[in-house]
Amino acid sequence: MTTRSALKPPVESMVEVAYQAVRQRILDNVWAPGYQALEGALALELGMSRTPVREALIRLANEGLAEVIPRHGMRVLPVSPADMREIYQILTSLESMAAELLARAQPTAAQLAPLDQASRDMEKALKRDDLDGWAEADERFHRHVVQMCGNAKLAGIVFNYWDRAHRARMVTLRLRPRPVNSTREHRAIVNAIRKGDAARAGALFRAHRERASRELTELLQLHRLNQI
Amino acid sequence: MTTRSALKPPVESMVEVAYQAVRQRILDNVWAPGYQALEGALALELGMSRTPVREALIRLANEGLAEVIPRHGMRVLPVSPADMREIYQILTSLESMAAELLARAQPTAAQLAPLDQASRDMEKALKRDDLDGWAEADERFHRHVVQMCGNAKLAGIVFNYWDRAHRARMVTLRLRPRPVNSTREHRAIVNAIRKGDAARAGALFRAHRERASRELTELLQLHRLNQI
DNA sequence: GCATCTATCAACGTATACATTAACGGATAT
DNA sequence: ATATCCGTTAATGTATACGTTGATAGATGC
Repeated sequence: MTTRSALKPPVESMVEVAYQAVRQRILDNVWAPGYQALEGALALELGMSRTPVREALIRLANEGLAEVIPRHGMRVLPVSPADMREIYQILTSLESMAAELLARAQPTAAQLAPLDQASRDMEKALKRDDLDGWAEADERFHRHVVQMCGNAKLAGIVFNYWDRAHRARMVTLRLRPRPVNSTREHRAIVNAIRKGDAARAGALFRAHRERASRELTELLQLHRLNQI
Repeated sequence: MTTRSALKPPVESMVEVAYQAVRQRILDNVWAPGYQALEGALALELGMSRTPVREALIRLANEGLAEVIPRHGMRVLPVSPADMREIYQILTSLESMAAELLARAQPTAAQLAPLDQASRDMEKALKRDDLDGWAEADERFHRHVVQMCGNAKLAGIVFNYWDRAHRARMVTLRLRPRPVNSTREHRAIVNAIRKGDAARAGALFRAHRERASRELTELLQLHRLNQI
């Protein structure tokens, strides 16, 4: 036994470093939508050659977070209200499917505990007016549902589209009224899953996401946020 | 006006050539699932250097058609019955959403004509025992629905997962009984869309895909096709 | 002053170079 | 015979080189 904790990938590849670095800057809004950077400049900034940077950018482009414009380098893709509508339609469809699958799988109480915990954490955070804590617990709830639904590919798609919508969620988090409905809806969803009522779990999740989508797009329009 | 037909991309990049070449070989089953090829060998075969080949392989890996194993080059990803189950759950969810969206959009008769045509072509092909023609018309029907639903991102996901399941569909096409139910179900779906009955269109499409999924996975198990 | 042309430049796409290191086989010890 | 060690090989990951070509500024013509 060595002192090294990670045995297999002791050093992560430069492609991975570049990918994570650029992705994080995009998600954290350090590079605003529309921001452009040349391959050479990125390589210089990251202390590597253009080769791994290019390969990382290909991944980011495939994932819809950036685009590569031949003579203008990478560009952080803005998300329009129309994009948000499309994204939330996809999430509504897939997450409600995940809830159905989870309900059908008849999970044990132990498996459902994280969902109860997340619901409690949301309530507690809301009482403290801790919006960041609320958002974290809300995301945890949704993440558990799609991770436990038994369909890893579906989960992968959902995570990708969460990333695309991440900035918009963060922006609107403090523009909207306190999310008082969400916790109640989450509890109803857990109950339906617990009872194994797949149809109800799916329908509730769908209504939950459709409401969130409606509120979000209305907020974006209200605040004239045409590019996030 | 020049004699050149395509004005913008007169020459496609070598990355694109490599991507299309490898993708086509995978979809056409020229390279069977599990087939491996080294970057250098691919580059030699395609008459280019390793650089564009690598970039094409990154795309193919992101799209789930192949994987890159560090010292063993590219490997064509097999699709297991479990994979097929996951893929069809995703398609069921997204395509039924597409049908709902299309129904809500109240398309004109002209916009729905291709769906009627595809249904007719399926019937005609079936009468001729032309399975390839039937499969083409069936795919055309499904493609029209997702293309016209107004959600390009959703359509992109669906097309990608069709690709992943393509080989299995081709294999099972001739192993299964004649697909006599599909045309009737397609007609019912078109009628629901025409009436603007989104809930019914979605439910019918969902049942349609769930039946197809069930039949496909049963066929795979029956014929012990654990890797396609 | 404004549009068009042209020359320069630099960013990219691709090829090539190179150091690293996993994989394989043979030799050795038990 | 089997397991371990070790040297060789080759495939990769990254860096670098280079030709091509879009973009820009300055010059030219009206």
